[in-house]
Amino acid sequence: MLDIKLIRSEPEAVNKALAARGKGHNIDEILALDVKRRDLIFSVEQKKSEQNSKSKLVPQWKKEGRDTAELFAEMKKLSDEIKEGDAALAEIDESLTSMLLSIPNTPNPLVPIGKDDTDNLEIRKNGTPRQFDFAPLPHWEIGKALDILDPETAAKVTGARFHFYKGLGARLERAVINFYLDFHSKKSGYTEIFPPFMVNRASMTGTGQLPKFEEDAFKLANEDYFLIPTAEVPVTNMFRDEILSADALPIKYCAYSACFRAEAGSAGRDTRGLIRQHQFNKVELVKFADPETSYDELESLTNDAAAVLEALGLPYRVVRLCSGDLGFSSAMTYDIEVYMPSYERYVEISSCSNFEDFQARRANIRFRRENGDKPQFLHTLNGSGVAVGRTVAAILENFQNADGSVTIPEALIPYMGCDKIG
RNA sequence: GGAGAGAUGGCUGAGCUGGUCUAAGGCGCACGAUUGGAAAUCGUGUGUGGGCUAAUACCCCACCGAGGGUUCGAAUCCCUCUCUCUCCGCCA
Repeated sequence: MLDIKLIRSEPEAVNKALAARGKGHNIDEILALDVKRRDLIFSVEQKKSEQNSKSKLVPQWKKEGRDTAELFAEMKKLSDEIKEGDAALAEIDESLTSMLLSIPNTPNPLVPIGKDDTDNLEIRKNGTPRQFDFAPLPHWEIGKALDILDPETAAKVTGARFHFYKGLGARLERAVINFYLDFHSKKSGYTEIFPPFMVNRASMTGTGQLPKFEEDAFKLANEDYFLIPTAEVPVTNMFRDEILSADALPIKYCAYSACFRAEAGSAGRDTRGLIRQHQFNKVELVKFADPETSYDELESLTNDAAAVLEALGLPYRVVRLCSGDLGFSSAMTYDIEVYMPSYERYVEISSCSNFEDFQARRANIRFRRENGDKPQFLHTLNGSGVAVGRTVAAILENFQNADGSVTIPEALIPYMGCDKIG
């Protein structure tokens, strides 16, 4: 959510920043409603003030034995007017809030202006895509041949876009999860969190999934709970409506969770393999930072996420998303893309974002710099550290051998108890 | 799921027979006095959001778990919901 005071004081700048996203967002309606709101507040509060002062007269007059009938009549009239004003105000507040919640974050000036992912800016590359001396198979064929991935049975048991992992495939998924959690918590200093996989509506609103993107989420039928699309939601909302002290920052959390996405609008895309599932595993990195250092924290967060790919020996590149490709809540995002031989290109495996105070304002997460200072909104950041299913896909494809077996990266051998599959 | 008890400021804790609540008292915290310095003591201050504003100054409005209602007036009465605790049931 953008700051209404910023919208009020610099409307042109805000509109210009939003225009970079290219989706026709603007704040003109909000400005008009804001004026109406403040006019109404002024008149209603004046009446309330009068009501309060008259109310104080009641016990006084009664003590003096004066007749209060006329006073009560005046107060009744005031009361009716106040009720009317409050109702009108509540209506304005509601539409103003819903408008504000539907406006995306303003991009950081460093974000390149662009239309879609073809305009993203490559920042750096690590490793070289392997030259195969045989025809490499896509991971879904490797998975089938080794009998470690089974989407057909999952389609029967549940539906499309689900997988059973079997045998060493299941163990590989679990090995990657454990490796990532150990890496981030032991080497990079993130405190490990195991969050709930369902959250309430307030949490989904706090991080920006609601109200605009309800169709992307799985919602329980018998509760107002949602299956989390990422651990970012429960972990960021741990501090909803809290005021932290400055010396607690930055707070660094890593969390494994299963992630659930309806993938509305993705019909026909990535229909085979592990790339786009309704349920997938991910280890997420979340930071709560001082606004002054949040962009340094974004750099280190991105490096921390990329470090696990380096440790596995997977080739990747880092791109800065352009304005048109930027997520709703983000001010700046680095995507980390792993090289996927079956796609013959780099495929997103992590998305690291600085939300600045956009989520913090929605979720009301604040900090106090000094004892006695006014609380201010902190900055929230998160990034995948990294997607587990896509990692398994990348391992199967990048480390496949001519005989159909797959070599296990050295870092995972202690977790697997073997050095190859097949 | 059933029965009961509860939710008040950073914490603790009164108020809960509606109007002197502008929410007592204590603890903590901040500043000051005292002191060679400290403790103890004494004094002063101590929330959040909104409106107005150059102002983080004054003034005004709102906030006693959340949302509704009754009333001229609600921390206080009524309803719904959420959470916590105790017991029972069920369950991993």
